[in-house]
Amino acid sequence: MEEKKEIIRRAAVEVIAERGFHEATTRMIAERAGVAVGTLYNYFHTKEEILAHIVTEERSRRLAFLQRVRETDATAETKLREFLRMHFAQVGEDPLTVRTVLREFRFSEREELQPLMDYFREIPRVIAQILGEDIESPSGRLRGTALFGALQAFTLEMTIFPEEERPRPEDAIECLVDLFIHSRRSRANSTRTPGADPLQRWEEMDR
Amino acid sequence: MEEKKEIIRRAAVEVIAERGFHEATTRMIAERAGVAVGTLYNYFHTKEEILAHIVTEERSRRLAFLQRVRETDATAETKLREFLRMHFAQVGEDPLTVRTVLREFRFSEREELQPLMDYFREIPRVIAQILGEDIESPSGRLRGTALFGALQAFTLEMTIFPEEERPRPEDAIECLVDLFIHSRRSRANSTRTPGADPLQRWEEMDR
Amino acid sequence: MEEKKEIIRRAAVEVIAERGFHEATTRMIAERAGVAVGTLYNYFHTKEEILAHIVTEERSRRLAFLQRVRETDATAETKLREFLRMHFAQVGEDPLTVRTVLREFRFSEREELQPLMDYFREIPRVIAQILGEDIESPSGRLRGTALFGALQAFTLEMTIFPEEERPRPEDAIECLVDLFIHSRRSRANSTRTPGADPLQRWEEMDR
Amino acid sequence: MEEKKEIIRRAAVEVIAERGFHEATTRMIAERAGVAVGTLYNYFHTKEEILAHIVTEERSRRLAFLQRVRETDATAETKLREFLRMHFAQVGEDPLTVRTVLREFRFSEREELQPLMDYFREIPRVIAQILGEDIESPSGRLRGTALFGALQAFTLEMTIFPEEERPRPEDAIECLVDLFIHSRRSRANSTRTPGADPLQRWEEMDR
DNA sequence: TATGAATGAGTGTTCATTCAT
DNA sequence: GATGAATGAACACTCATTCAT
Repeated sequence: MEEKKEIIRRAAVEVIAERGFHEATTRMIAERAGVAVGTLYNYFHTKEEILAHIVTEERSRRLAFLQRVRETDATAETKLREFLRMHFAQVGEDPLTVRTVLREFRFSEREELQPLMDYFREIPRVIAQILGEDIESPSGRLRGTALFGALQAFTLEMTIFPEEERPRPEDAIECLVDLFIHSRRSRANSTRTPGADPLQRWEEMDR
Repeated sequence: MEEKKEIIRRAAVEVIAERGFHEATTRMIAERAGVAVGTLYNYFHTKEEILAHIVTEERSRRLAFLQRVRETDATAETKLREFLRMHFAQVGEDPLTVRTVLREFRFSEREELQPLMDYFREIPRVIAQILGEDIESPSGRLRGTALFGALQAFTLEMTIFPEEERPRPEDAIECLVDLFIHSRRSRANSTRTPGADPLQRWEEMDR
Repeated sequence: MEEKKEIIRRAAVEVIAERGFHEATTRMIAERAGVAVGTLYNYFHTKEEILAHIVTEERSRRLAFLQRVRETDATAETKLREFLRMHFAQVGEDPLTVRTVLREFRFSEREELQPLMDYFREIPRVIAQILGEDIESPSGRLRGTALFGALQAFTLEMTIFPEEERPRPEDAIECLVDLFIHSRRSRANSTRTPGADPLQRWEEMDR
Repeated sequence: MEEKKEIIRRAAVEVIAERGFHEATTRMIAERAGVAVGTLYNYFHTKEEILAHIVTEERSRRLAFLQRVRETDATAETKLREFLRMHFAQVGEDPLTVRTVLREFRFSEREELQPLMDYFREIPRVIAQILGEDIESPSGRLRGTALFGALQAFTLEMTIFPEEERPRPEDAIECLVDLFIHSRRSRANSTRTPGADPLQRWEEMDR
């Protein structure tokens, strides 16, 4: 019964999104999942592994977005819009998972989570590529970082604000396009040097 | 000897920056500070209060930045540059405190930290004001949020990346000015409606 | 395995009887019970709850004595003898529990023990009834209190004195009957006014 | 300044009467006394010693009662009345001290308090003497114990009951005289055998 | 003497993890 | 697989006691 693992993941996402990883006990997760505590350990070795699983799954999903967007042969603006659209759709569908990742992940020092940390560190570069920036130039990387940061800020607000205060995805998309695409028009074109492809590495990580 | 409180604060910042609040034990903090565990409790009522103290101090500093910048009668660009300059200077001087705040604060559900939570929620609005945006319009608020997010992303990188990968403050400033000021040139001028002043409230919080 | 709760109760009784509640650590109790500290908390929420459980159980037992005695339609002397006989039998069977209750209970300010406190405050009245005293008259209540006090003094001696110094139950009974029944002969008969029945309340407390 | 020791004793009595010995911290006692914590240790070696001092003082006072009563050449009834009168007067004057002794003392296992424990163990015998009982006979000792117990029960009620429920000393005296003197009328006179004088020992204890 | 900051052993309690059923 | 009672290391926090001032 492999769906039980999913039930547990879901329960963990809920409890961790509500209370944070450290405040979320295995007992709570088990109760929410409707199983005994011991059962958790049939599917995960440790509590940390549950968190790692949540983040890994989420990573795969995001990876798919990025992958699909890069395959398209379109303008930077189109690509960006498409990526943002998919991202916000995912936030809307499963805000708790997104919140959990945002909340617990960025700073973990756990050995086994380092590969995932590196993944997050890489995202700005991939985003820069989508923007059509030169990821080897400081400016290109900075813009990637800036977009990633702004995106996180929007995501966060969508995830923790009360319904009526949350930014609407369409507005967020327009805002980001405005900032990151239109602001560029006035600047000199940067030549795109491909360099090592950061996304590649992460596709391979999925077994 | 009131400097002992500062010694403890410093030790706590270090340990929490390294390991996170929950992984940081009172014993570790005491050891790092070179005092006995009990001594912590002569200066703080609980472990949480130590964190609250760290964040409050940091909040005061940031408040001072914002205050000073708003007092100036200058263009949005000048104000923004000045604010960013001060912010990054502070990051450079005390990266651990900044990291601690960034790391531990955004999601805390602790009752006593709620006022501070609200403060962080308010920052995007204040930033929007500095940008000269209309903080009552969705667009204005979104741009405030976006800048706050981008700023955090840079700050984070300056704080956890190895020396050579860290963005340079000057570059970060140029990037943000470019994004948030220049991109605006092409858009219609928005009228600035003052509205309730969010900063006001926080100044009063400092007694 | 519900007998484990009884094992823990027993261990707690022993340790608390020896050292007093405050000097009895959870570790000691666990050790005596032959379980891990954590196990205590599978059966009781707090250390205080263990004490409360001990006292409550004991209360039920005493309640049963009083109940049985009151049901009989007999002279005051017979009732008193019967009650004392049962009481001292219980003391002989489980002196440690009796000692624990005597030792720890009378002054506790703990919120959750207040109902039990009230119970102890009520006992003198019930005893007065058994004596056939008018519990509404000062004299009646005083005699109830006096008997309760004398009984406790005997109980205490039976419980902490070395074997050979302990009063013998038969002697104690004779002494008390002598004091509280025979001394009455010479006095004017007091009419017994029933009033609110204090025992009633406590029977209901047992669900 | 030897009166400071008395100030501390008084403060300790108050705090311990309110909260119990274990819940009374040295800080509380010091605060109540209006001195620094360290000052306590200029007058007492340990917290326990403060308690011991309280009890010892109280013991001396009671000893004086008993002493004075025994010196009189009067009937058992007169002696008893006099002793009770003095005892209840003292309860009225300083109920907190009485409460403290009643509350904390009877069970202490502390090495250094054993002599005092023995003293309390002896009291019933002295009381039996006042009653004119043969303290070598079981019956005599039992009656001493019974009176001591009844006396404690009254004292307790005077000490912890709300004003209006407290027994009045006159009533208590009548009740006890009634029980312990009048009940005796019907019984055979017991010859008084002096035996070792228990009081003697305690007079010597006072240096 | 008086102070009160510093101490650190010791407390009750939690909770991730195990394992016999 | 599923269970949940048992475990015990680890935690935040307390407080009697000390001692430099």
